Amino acid sequence: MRVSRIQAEQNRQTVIDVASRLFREHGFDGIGLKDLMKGAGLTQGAFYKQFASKEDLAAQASRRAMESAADRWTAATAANPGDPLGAVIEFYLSMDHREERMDGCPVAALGSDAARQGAEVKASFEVGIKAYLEVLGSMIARTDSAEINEKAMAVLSTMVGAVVLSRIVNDPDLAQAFLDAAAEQVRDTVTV
Amino acid sequence: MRVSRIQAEQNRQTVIDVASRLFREHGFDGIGLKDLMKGAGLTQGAFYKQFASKEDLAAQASRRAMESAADRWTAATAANPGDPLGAVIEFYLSMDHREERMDGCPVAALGSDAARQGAEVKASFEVGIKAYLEVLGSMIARTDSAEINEKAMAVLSTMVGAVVLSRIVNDPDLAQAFLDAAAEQVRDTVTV
DNA sequence: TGTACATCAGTGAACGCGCGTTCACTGATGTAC
DNA sequence: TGTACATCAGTGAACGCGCGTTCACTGATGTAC
Repeated sequence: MRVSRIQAEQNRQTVIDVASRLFREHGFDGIGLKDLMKGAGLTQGAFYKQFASKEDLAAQASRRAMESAADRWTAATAANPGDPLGAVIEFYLSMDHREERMDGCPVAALGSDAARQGAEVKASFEVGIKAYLEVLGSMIARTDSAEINEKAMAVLSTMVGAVVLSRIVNDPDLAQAFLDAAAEQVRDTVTV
Repeated sequence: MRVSRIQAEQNRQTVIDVASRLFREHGFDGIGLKDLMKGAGLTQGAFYKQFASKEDLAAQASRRAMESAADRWTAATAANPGDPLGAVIEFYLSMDHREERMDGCPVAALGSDAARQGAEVKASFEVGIKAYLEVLGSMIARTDSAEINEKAMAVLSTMVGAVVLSRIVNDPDLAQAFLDAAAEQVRDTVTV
């Protein structure tokens, strides 16, 4: 049956939100449209009234996921102006983050998958990555802006890589060690 | 028809080799048994004479991929004893590596996917990661061994993250910048 | 060494299943008068 | 404001397809004598 335009738009947003979480949990190929729609309280038939294809949803869900992840960084730094980097490290390089793919960083959760997707999905990630870099850049001790950008990129690489590595290994001590080593390195890079 | 034991074992090895490349290219979910077997010159029916399941092959192919990747590190450092780190950086943090998923580092190519796999696949990665860390540890300026381990983990995190990030973004300049920033950071960490 | 037979790697078809996508239909919403 | 009708978001079944896995069969290999 038909539904109000407002309700339809709400449903669309819910699908994107659900997909942004379930893609992170299961990968783009690991979850089907039926389950994505069920997660939004709809049936799969409605999908193509709102999205052109699964890849279209993947691009929009990736954008949404990166937005909420970048917002989390901004919120953490705003709530902790004395030590913004410490606030980011505390949640990003934590075992909690390692174990919560669904609500964590999309780059860590879907990085290898995203590299195999089309240009639109990659563009969604690219926007979010630039947002990350801006937050990081604002924390880095003042030098010339080229060096700030370079340091921000190195720091982001270290953080992403550490979470990916910590999630791959079975040994929880090794997983923790990757996060700790990255935190140490990131602090050095930003403060020096 | 039956085939000699030697031939059968060769075929098994070929399947593992092919899978180690095709999984890196397409992801564990992105390639089917039919195509994997075809790549080894066999039909899919033969698969279950050699492997218990697709996940069993995934674990063995991951081990093989990590072995050949770690061998590449060892070979590069052996061939360049004056600057072993430079040799590793030269191929790992290069645009060539960014563009060659199939023969490149399995952690960068499959990291996010591996985090969703079972303990056996993760164990395969874990062995290879420890091999990476040993190569890196041997390059790091002498301090106490705890610090060497920590630095090796930070360096590996930075290198993996940089390749993942450089593969996600569409902008080739940004991709190159991630690799360059990581190379700079890695050199600083190892030499200081 | 030669012969008879058991073994089993590989073939190719089939299994049930879930995938992404399409479609006829429903009925409340939105619009025109 | 009330009525008649067009619109279209959502339903649920169907489409063709490829997936991982199973299986009866083949025929060269390996083994026993």
